[in-house]
Amino acid sequence: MRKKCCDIKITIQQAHDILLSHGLSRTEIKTNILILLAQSHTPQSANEIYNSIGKNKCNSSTIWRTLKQFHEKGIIRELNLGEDFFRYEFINQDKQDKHHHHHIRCRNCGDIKQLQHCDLSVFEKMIGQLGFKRMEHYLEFTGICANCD
Amino acid sequence: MRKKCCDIKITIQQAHDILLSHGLSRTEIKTNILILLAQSHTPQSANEIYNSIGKNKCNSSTIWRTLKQFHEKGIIRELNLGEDFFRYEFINQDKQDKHHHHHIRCRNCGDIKQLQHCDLSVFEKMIGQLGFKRMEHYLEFTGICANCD
DNA sequence: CTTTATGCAAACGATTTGCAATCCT
DNA sequence: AGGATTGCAAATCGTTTGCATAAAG
Repeated sequence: MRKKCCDIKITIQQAHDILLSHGLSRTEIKTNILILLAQSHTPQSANEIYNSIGKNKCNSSTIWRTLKQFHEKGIIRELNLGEDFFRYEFINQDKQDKHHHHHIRCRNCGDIKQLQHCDLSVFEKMIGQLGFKRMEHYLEFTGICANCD
Repeated sequence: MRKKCCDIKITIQQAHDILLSHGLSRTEIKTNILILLAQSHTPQSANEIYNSIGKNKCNSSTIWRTLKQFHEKGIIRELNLGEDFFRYEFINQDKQDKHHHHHIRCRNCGDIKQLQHCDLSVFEKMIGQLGFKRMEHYLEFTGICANCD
């Protein structure tokens, strides 16, 4: 069985609460994107979201503007999984920082699995010694999954 | 003093040798790109290379095609440093695999430093257990460097 | 001479932007 | 009402591709 990435069921009401608490307007599109991201088991690209919402129901620039806003507010995470586009992932508000993790993507079929563990203390110590602050890191793996091998 | 990333001086002759040993033709453009990458202290983007070579001396599609070839041959590494474009880095032929490393980029000024150490054994064990093979990883850091803080 | 490389122009896909119309508060 | 949001069309930018010409082996 596939490991879920987020898979958090949130109600419209909860989505509205999240939007409100971040000072964002509670529009249908924002609500839909938020619910979609929350219950996705894989980080979604702007285009995937666009298709899921329905190209007739929303414009792609709106998707993008919304994602940028969510990202700025810290509602979602912007991921660079070594593809030539970004993916976005809902950040579970409850266990916020504790849910930090990475991904492994199959270079063949594109399947993405989530890794539960992240210990980069060695790196962060090194980088701290270089004088850097407010660090962020991108650590993503690709490989060939069992199905493709 | 800034930590150098590659900073390897190679002669035209050495560049030619590298090209030959990889079955590539010894053209002026390939030679120039190779020397440039070898002596760059920072991974270079296609556009930076284009500017360095001189827009009048080479076409950007040639730069791209050359970079793709070098990458396929394993002469250079393609890096995704969390920017919206790729950077390329010369792989020192002598100590090939031993020179594996990562980078930290300042989100403010863009300065890039190299990290000397990479211990991702924990991750790789985990991923192996998920059934993945032939793994590659992208681990890059961003932060605010001492100058920008 | 046959293959590969290059320049040029045009295509592409992801992402961004300006503007006018429309929805929230 | 007044600022935020959306749709639409067009712009940008990184990257790729087709085709005709020039250079390499």
